Amino acid sequence: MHDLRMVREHIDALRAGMRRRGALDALSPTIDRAALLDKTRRDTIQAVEERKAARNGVTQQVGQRKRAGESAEDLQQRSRELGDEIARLDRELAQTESELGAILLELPNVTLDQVPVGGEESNAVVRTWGTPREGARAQPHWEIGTRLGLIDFERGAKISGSGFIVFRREGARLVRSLMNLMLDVHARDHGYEEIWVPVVVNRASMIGTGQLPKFEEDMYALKDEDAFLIPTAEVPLTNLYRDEILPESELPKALTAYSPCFRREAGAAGKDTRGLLRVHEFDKVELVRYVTPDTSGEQLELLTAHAERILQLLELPYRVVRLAAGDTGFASAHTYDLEVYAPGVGKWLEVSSCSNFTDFQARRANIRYKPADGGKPRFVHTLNGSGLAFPRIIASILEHHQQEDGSVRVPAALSTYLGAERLS
RNA sequence: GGACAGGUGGCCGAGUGGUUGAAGGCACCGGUCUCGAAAACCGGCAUACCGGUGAACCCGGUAUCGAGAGUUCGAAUCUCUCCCUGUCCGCCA
Repeated sequence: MHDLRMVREHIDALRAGMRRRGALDALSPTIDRAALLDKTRRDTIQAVEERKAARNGVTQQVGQRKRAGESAEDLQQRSRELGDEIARLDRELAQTESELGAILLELPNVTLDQVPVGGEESNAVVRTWGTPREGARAQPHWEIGTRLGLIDFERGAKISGSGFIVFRREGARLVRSLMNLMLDVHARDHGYEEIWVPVVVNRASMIGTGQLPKFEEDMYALKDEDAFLIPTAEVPLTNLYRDEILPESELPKALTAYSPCFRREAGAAGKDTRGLLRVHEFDKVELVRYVTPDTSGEQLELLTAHAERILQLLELPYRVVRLAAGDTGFASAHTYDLEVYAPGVGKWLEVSSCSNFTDFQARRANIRYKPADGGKPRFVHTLNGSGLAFPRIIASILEHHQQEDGSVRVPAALSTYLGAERLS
């Protein structure tokens, strides 16, 4: 969410930000509307507060007269009149603020300077690690997984629906091993506090991180409660300190959690749906950092490096892509995607998205810190990244580490958890 | 799920319709005292928004006693709804 001052004082910067996302044409009328509503709001506040001050004065005189045993009917009448005007103006104000608030919640974040202008085609590979193997004879993961009895797609579809996966035997154990490996590395080596979170959250949390109100149709909602299944542990982790003020000494604060993630993927039907590429429920270890505003740029580099470390341990070739403004998520100001190569499907798969949200989420969720020098509380900057999402990692492991004999080599970092060096 | 009891400033805790933004205490900050510290004493100490020149400081105003709605000239105080917490009972992994 943007500061109202952005609309009032830096509307050109706001427009420029929307233009870099390629969204100015669509949002320009909305921004104009916001500017108008801001003016209306301030005028109405002045009008209503003037009357409230008058009523407070009148009301006090009523009290004095009553104590003196005098009648105050004329003043009471005056106060009633003011009360009626106040009620009317308050209604207008509430309407204005409601519309203005809704607009502010639906405007995406402004991207940082180093983010390329344009859409997906302007995404830029900033570095690569490892060497993709030739895919000529590589089997796709759904064939390997089924052949080795690690994944049961049919029964997943039967008990839950398409896009729900059943892992079996060493496949199930692989999922558990990935969770342990990732949590151990982040908690032990990278200094994150390990958290275990609820996967059901309330509406306020979903608004805080930016999933709502704009993307409600992508979320699984509970039937009898105003609550949702989380699409990522980012939601509970970032909302952990909603409406709180942290001492600066606790920053940067780094949290990691495993969670299942639930996504309806409305409108994504038929796109990358084969095998494990796009599913409705998947597992992920998430990284979240709360930092001071002046450090969020370098903190994004650090967080991204933490996520990359897992790919290196899994010995999977990957590339780091800086997303262009038009491809950057709604709440993010700067995002790196980590893409791992899967020779079986012949594609780079997004397995992590590491973002700097600047103060966008902190404003929505009202997360502040008390500066060490004793100044007023300021909004923190929040960052998060997958570290990592399991299904495409599993796909890549199966495809990249498959052997001539049809088995799959297990990278050393993982085999200690899995208790096997080979899947066959 | 049922029955009670509660939700007041960073914390504790007064306050049941009229200078109560809110007594008192603790914590914190500044000062006096001291060689220094402690104690004692004095003073300060919420947030947001609107306006006064779009800075800082300052000044004026409004709002905020879990949230929302209502009664009233006037609500922390009365009424209703909701949320949360505690205790007991029931149920249950």
